[in-house]
Amino acid sequence: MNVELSDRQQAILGFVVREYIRTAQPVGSKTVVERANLNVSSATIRNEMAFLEDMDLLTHPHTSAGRVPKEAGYRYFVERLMEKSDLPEAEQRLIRHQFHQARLDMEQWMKLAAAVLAHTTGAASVVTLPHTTNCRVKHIELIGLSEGLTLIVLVLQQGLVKQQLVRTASPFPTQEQLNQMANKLNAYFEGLDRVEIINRPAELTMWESRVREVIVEMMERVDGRSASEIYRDGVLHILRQPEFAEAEAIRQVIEILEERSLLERITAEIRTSRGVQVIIGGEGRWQEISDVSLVLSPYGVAGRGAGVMGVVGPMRMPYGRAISAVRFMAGLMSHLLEDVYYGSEGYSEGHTEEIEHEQS
Amino acid sequence: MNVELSDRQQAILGFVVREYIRTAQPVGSKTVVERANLNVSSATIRNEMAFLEDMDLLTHPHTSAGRVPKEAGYRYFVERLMEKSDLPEAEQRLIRHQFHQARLDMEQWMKLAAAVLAHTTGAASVVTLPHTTNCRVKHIELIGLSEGLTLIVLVLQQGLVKQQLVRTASPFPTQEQLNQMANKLNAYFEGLDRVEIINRPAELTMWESRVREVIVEMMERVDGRSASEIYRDGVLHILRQPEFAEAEAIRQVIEILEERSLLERITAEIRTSRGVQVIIGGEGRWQEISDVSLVLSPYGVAGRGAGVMGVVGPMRMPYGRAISAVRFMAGLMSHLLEDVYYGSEGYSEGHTEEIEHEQS
DNA sequence: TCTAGCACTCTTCTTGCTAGAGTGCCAGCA
DNA sequence: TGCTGGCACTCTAGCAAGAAGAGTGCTAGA
Repeated sequence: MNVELSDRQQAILGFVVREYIRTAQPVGSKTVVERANLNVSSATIRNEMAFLEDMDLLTHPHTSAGRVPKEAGYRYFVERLMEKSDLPEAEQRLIRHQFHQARLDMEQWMKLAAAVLAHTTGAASVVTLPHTTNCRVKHIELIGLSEGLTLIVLVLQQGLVKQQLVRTASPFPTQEQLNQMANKLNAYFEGLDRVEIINRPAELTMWESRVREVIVEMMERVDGRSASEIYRDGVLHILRQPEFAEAEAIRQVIEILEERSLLERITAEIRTSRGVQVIIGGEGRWQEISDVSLVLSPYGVAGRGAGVMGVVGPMRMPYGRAISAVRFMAGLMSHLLEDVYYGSEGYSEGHTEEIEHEQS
Repeated sequence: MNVELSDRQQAILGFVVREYIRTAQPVGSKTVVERANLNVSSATIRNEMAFLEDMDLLTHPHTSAGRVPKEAGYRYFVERLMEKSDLPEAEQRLIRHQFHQARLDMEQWMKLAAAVLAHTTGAASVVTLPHTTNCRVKHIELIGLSEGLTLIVLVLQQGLVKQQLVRTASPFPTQEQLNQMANKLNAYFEGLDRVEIINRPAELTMWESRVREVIVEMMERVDGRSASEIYRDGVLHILRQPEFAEAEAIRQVIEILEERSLLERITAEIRTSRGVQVIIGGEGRWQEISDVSLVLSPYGVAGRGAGVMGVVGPMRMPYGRAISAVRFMAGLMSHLLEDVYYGSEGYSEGHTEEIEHEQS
């Protein structure tokens, strides 16, 4: 990437990438002469192209085919040649409007975000639930469903609600007794995180400490989950692309979208980064996805809860549009979360700086 | 299906279907003579096959190819020729064990059910959440998250928990006040269903009736949702089948699995039926899925909450195994739900007969 | 440094051919 | 009447060869 290209070489590379993204056909020197206004002959173009090929930016599928960008070519394009625009104002307004129409509901937002990304980029999208690292108890409720079966409802700060059924031992408690237990547990544990609950000395009956145990397990699941829920959309879009005429290529994409482990390894890395990240054809690090590109961004509130969202498509992807869409959506989502879930709560310790969404 | 076939014709049809399911290759008369022990010549087989073709049970892709079953052929096979066995005892034990190891948690069970179905049949699986038609309030909780933002936690009978954030108007209520409101609402509405809540006369402040409104909306969503959550698994299995070498064929399957509307139309029909249903190549009713088969079954407790589960695969599907797996899983799941979610609660009205899982 | 032009390479499409698989049908036999 | 052996026929798959077209690389010359 430290190569210096002449202006003309950059123009040619840019043209080839754009044209190939548009048509999915290898681009020949003749096309370049005709459609890029460079006022040189095709022979010159050919020389330049040969040079770009030496630089590993382009390649050609066979001797008499036009040029096709390689990974490094896409990368050069994305980093140096592409115009970095924002999503058009009109589209931004439309999307904001959709979110304001929606309920105040995380799940709803996730689905909407996935749908919007898929729709505006024409590719498949993934959105992971924000990941909180250190959840705290807000409220505990015990509800007897039937003899022998009790429902624990655990409300966490940030409004996350978790539930868990447990069996009750033989002298079945009445709802009255359950309420008293809940009060006791709330008095002990409200505002504490998982470790603090474990260490907090408390006089508990056997059954109460069993409930405490379950609550700690529930909190462990919340804290530890890498990306418990993954929202997807637009898988069908991607299958319409010509590069996915082969079953094998489709398998790769479906694998990314379905295999949690792969997606988790990737998002784990993205979550801690800042700004929109573009992964082109695996970039050597992820061999499983050699033919697809990802445009991903963390979102959420730093130190409080961060998720990842982005789009998955062929290497031949409209990067400009994808990047601006992902950047905008991640920013919007961060704002919404800041306002609704993390906003103005009495956390005075800890900064609540939003995750950054500017391109560096 | 009212055609009468001779024993020999049945034997040939059965052999062709089984062989084609096994190998994915058209079956020629020679193969039949060699491998089915019928003691007749290939010419006889050919005559019989020509007859079966007239009956629309078989076809051949081109003049000099072997025979391949048609939809009606598969159907005849499934209904009259296939041995109807149960899942082997050992496998049943293993699966039961997995469920007993799991948490008492609907979501967990759904995922497990999808995984088990996908694994035992080698095809893709779908499981929809049980659908309750007439949910009733068990408990209402109001939790202030911050000034201006309140979380409504609604526990329904059967232990379903729903949450919804609402904005609070300017004189912000304290948690104390919220608790009082919740008590009041519980006193009014506990045990009532949606319609009863609307009709119940109650003296409410403006804000309280706003909460009532939201609760009714939440209950509407629970009641009205056709199949809010759909759990899937094993999509990658299905892509390994030779019939899905073509992108177009893959699109069909992905479409079934991703397009809610199609799946909902199908499950709506299945939910009200009884026993395992086999849909072969769309059966004329669902043209979108002309090349795939579904083996589906309702599960749950009749009149209380019913869902649909099953597998999706190519027409060339191991029906015997799929049917027994789906039947077993639906039965198991119904039992679990009966025990845990609907069991021994004080419903004395209304029968709680389990949905039937025997093949008729 | 650029360009014109030519030889060369490789794909794609078409055609023709052959081997192989499997059918349909008919005449003859039990 | 039902079964069988045999033969002609049809269609596919695979290979080879040839023609057209696209695009390249290279070199000589401006």
